Amino acid sequence: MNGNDTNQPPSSVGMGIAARAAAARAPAQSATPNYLEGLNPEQREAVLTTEGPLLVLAGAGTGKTRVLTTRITHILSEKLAWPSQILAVTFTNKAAREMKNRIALMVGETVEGMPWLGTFHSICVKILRRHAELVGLKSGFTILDTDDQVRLLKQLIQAEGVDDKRWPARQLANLIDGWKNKALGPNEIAEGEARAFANGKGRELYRQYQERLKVLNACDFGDLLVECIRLFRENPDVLADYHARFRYILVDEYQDTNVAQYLWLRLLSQPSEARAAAHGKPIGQQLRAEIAAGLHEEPKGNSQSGEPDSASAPPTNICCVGDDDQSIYGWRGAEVDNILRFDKDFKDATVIRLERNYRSTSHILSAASHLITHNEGRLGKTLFTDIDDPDEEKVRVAAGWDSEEEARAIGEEIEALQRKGHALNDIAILMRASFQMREFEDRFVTLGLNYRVVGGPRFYERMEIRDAMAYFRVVTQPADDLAFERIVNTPKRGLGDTTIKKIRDHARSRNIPMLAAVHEMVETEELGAKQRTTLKLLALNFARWADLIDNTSHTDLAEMILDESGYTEMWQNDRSAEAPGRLDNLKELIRSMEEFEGLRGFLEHVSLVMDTDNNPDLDAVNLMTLHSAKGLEFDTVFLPGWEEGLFPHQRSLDEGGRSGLEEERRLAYVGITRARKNCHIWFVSNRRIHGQWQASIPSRFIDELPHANVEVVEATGNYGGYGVGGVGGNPYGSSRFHTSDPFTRSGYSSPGWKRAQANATDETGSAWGNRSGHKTTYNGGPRTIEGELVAKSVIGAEESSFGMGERVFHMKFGYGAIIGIDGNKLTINFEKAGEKRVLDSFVERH
DNA sequence: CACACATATCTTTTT
DNA sequence: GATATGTGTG
Repeated sequence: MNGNDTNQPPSSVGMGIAARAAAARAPAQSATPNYLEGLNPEQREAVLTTEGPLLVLAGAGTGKTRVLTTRITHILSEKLAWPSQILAVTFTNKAAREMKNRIALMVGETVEGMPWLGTFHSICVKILRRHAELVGLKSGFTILDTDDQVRLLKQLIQAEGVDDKRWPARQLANLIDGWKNKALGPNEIAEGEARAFANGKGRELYRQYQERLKVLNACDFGDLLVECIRLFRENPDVLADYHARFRYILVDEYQDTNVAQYLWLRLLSQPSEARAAAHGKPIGQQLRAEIAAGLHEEPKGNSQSGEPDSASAPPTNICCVGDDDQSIYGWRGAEVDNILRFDKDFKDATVIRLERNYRSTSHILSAASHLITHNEGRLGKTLFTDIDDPDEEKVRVAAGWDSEEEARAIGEEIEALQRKGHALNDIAILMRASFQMREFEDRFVTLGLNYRVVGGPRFYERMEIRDAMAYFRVVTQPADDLAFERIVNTPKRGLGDTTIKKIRDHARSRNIPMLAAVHEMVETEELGAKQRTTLKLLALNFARWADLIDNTSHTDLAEMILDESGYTEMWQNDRSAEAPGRLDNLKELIRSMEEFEGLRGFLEHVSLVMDTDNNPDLDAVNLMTLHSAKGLEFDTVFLPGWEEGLFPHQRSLDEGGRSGLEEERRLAYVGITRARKNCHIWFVSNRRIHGQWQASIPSRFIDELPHANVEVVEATGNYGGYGVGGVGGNPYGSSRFHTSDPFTRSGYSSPGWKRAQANATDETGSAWGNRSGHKTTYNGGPRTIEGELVAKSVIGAEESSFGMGERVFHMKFGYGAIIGIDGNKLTINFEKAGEKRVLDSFVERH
């Protein structure tokens, strides 16, 4: 980078901090710029407080993005900085794109796109490309995705003589990912953690992995951050350059940042960090020390007060926007703590709360707010709204028999809405796990209802796309062994394991890429004659394509590669049903390359921007997971699957304990707050998991909703006529929710509801409880996490009227005998389905 | 070396 | 139930 050459902000040349700050305040006093119109006082303050650290706690639907974009607009139009002097980081590409668009709209087309607005990852790549050699890479390095990562690790694990069955590469990849999220190198990971894999080989494998990456001239996702941090720490001059450049830093979704991202931000935002970096402390060590010391001020002993730059250094103009209640990526290394600690990290930080919600009805807000108060350790916000619509609907909770009914009923409701003129685009079904999606897809296909899956399987993860990309990768980066191995024998060239192993060994022993090894080996007698010829041809092809890269249009070249390699032909000859689709995808791939400058630019785009926009023009119901729904909003939201074990997910409980539960609760909060007008929560009594029916009980989160804002409704009615064995009618209707005292009257007081609640307080005992070695300790009392009492809302569980040994019939499981009774929960030995625990209201005497 | 079949494993969330 | 492996045969 060229320092701050042309980057002096127009009006602040020679200005001190105070003068710039004054300039920032000025517009508020004089004529109000039109971009400030319509902002509430808190939003306005968040926009105008440009100097110094600022934390904006923005609850769901409080205009967070608007504040961010207006703030940038303000900085630009007041000429506090050039676009190139603003660093704005987001978590997702979508968020970055949206911000760009909105700024462009506000500022007008005069301002060229902001070069430093992007995701953490893409900005890190941009920085790393410029200084690659300083961290031992070449500028054309490739970015490996999880798939490549796992394949590489598998090789290493096997080479170490470790049983890759017992110690799957996938698991190690997750571990390494976790370490990198914490910015820990192989030498910095805790001894205990290092032992956690393959009897202590974890650390060594991690080390080898990093070495291999360097040889391959590659980075994985975590490396982008970690290497960037290393770059800054080891090269204070480089950091100083960026430091001078970025006058304003903005961070979106701050609650989702992990330790590495946090460190990265601190390096870029705090002048003292630059000096600390000069002392070359290992990355993780310092943080740990700081956490242990409980301080996040300037590192002691490093900053000499006499240094001149402490006076002239730019202020920490960092603005982080986030919502601790929407932190749902803890499992991926996000540290809620980052946001909880902000005012300690950044001295004299201003904290602004945005609590006025512009999105949802008061019922929805109250329901969500009440639910989230069950969490501890919040910064505390209460959403409110001025909107007071007497017609607004309460949050609806509906019960269903099984997941088929759930999908059917929701489908019918959507059709009804559609008939009333409701746009499908404004409807979303948000679920906890993606396997829930299938049932809805099936249903919608038969109904002929348009739907779109948001964030589902990605275009770039399809096999044919990855194959094609592997070809392109080898052409642009001959050292990319992973890509090479992927396609040496695709299409089939008669090169089997033995040949590939020979090549790999040769390459490894000479410490050269495999493609180079091939070049050498075709001149020797090492390989069979047939293999030698094919490889010779292949190597020649790659050399030829590589030669063309600079003077052929990249789309032509890409097509040429796929044709001449025989890859296209392979699918043309394929008679399977998917083949035509795959060929289409390949065409689409080439087509999507057009907007890029060259093959290299395209490859980078693909590795970083893995999301594909499915067309928003089509009116369709949105299906997605709760995670990918964050940041979106819809008029009507369906939240199916609120059952213990699924939501909260058993695994979150097992692995995360109380904090795991709280994260699940935040997910629920995110889900509810996506809704503008209608929010429909569902739970069912039977769900199919792994093709097996499992009994389930309502989620504790349903208990945690405030009665006043919730309406409990029947399923759409037709219980009869379906189910196992085509049982006609509904033998359970009366015992379940058709009680004499329907919930609708007095809240949650019907017998069925009470039973459901009572059940919600112990293990489901079936579906998710007892798999994969973890013990489901049923103790007859409320469900606990690590000995803590979690669910307290047991409301008068009624004793079951069934007796031991009684023969009963269950709609899904058939006939069986009662072998255990616990309140209203029965353990039944079914003749066909085996032992299950079910609610008594679902069985009939026989 | 390729193909077909069998087996095992697994399913939370993803930049 | 589906996919990704591994095994055995041609």
